[in-house]
Amino acid sequence: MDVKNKRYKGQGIHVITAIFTVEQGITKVLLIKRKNEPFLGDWVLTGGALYNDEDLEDGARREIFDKTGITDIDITQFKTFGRVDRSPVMRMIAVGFFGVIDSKRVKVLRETESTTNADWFPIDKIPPLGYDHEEILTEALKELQKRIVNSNILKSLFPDGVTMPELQKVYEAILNKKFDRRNFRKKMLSLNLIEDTNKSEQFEGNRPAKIYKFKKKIEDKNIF
Amino acid sequence: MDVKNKRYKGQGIHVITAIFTVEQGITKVLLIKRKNEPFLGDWVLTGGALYNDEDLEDGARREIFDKTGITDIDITQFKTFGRVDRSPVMRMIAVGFFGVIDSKRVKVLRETESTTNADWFPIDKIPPLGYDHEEILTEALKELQKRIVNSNILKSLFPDGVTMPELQKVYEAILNKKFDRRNFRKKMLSLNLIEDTNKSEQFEGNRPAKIYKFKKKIEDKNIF
DNA sequence: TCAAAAGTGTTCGTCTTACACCCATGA
DNA sequence: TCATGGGTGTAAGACGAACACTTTTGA
Repeated sequence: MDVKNKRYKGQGIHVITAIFTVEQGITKVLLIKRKNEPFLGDWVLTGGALYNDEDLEDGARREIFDKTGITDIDITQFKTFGRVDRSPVMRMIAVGFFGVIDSKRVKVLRETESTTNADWFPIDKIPPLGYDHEEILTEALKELQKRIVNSNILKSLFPDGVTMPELQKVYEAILNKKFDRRNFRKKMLSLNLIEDTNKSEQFEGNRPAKIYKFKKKIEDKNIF
Repeated sequence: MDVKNKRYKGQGIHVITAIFTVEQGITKVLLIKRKNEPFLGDWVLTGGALYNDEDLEDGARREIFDKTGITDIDITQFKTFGRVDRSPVMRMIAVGFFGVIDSKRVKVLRETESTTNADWFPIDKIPPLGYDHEEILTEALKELQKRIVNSNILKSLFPDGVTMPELQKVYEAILNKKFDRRNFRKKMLSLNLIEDTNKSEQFEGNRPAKIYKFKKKIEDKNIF
């Protein structure tokens, strides 16, 4: 390969992450208001240019930290976007990730900024986004919905464990569907993603719910 | 973004495709012998550098055509690889694709070359590969196995239609598993990927098998 | 002791799995 | 008419969907 060939000179790589959360049964995504050209003032997903000395996932994590203060989040690479005109500055392709996190963990950072430059948006009330981030977001949500069933993607949402009713609400929010309490529990347990702790949590005036924890490792299932 | 910042200057993009075929019950992958540095003389997957004026999939297709003469092949993007040191020349990331094709369609090109520079290798007899192509190949095969069930990826293998027994042999080769004839047929028909033509094909001394065709469009299925 | 929400078990129907028989062809 | 392999049906088991009752807590 000839490094100086004009045909592939001046290319760059974005690492973009759609960070989701669920608050009171509403699925939301974290958006950042751009402070530079291009797309100054527009809302975009978390992300930026990949450095030469970092792997893709590390770059995505660094961008997340730089722009939101979030340090530990599980992210999943799902697709790479490369429309020729997706960036007006130069030829950029974007490696897309998504992750889910407890929204309480990012509030701190937002309050230290003088003006709001990051906020959670319900997925059905997304403003126009810069670059091709609307496309990335749409596909990220689809992938989240596909993969949520057979993985522990939601682990970051519940670092201290979760009860079945809580978990069900999150699944219902993300998949936009209602489930039967008893069957949901059975399905969850059969998927082998979570395990019983012997603790339980109290709500007001109700029977306490058992707390479960996401397992570290999960094995893939075969369809055939 | 500052275009001249050293941190992200001099990046490039590979588009790499693992092209699979099945011959006599053996899953094989197409490898190319490199004629330039780096990795001169090593076997690698089909691919190369993305041009600035083409989309990712178009670039992958162009590389396939340039190096094998194959014009129409369905390819699927599955993962992007970005280890910092994956290319010794400069910082390159590789967008990975895979596809399946009838091996008869590439023989022509191989014979026009003065020396063999492309060949099919059984997936359990792969030589050492240049770059990180061993990793890409491993993951491509995994993805092929995952997605083969619910998609018409195999369409390119059978442009003129396929019989159930043929199709079963291909599934068994790729998934490395045996299936019951009758249940395989039922499963295939229920997946709605193929449709009956009213033709049938003859073998030697046997009852002729019905010919089926892959449908154009397929709809995703929900697990929940 | 009552309301509210959590936990558990059982039945029904559907889809997958295992398996036996019949059919079309060339020799 | 026989061997070979392709096509079809059916019964048993596994899995998911629908549903009723008991338990724990705070008021």
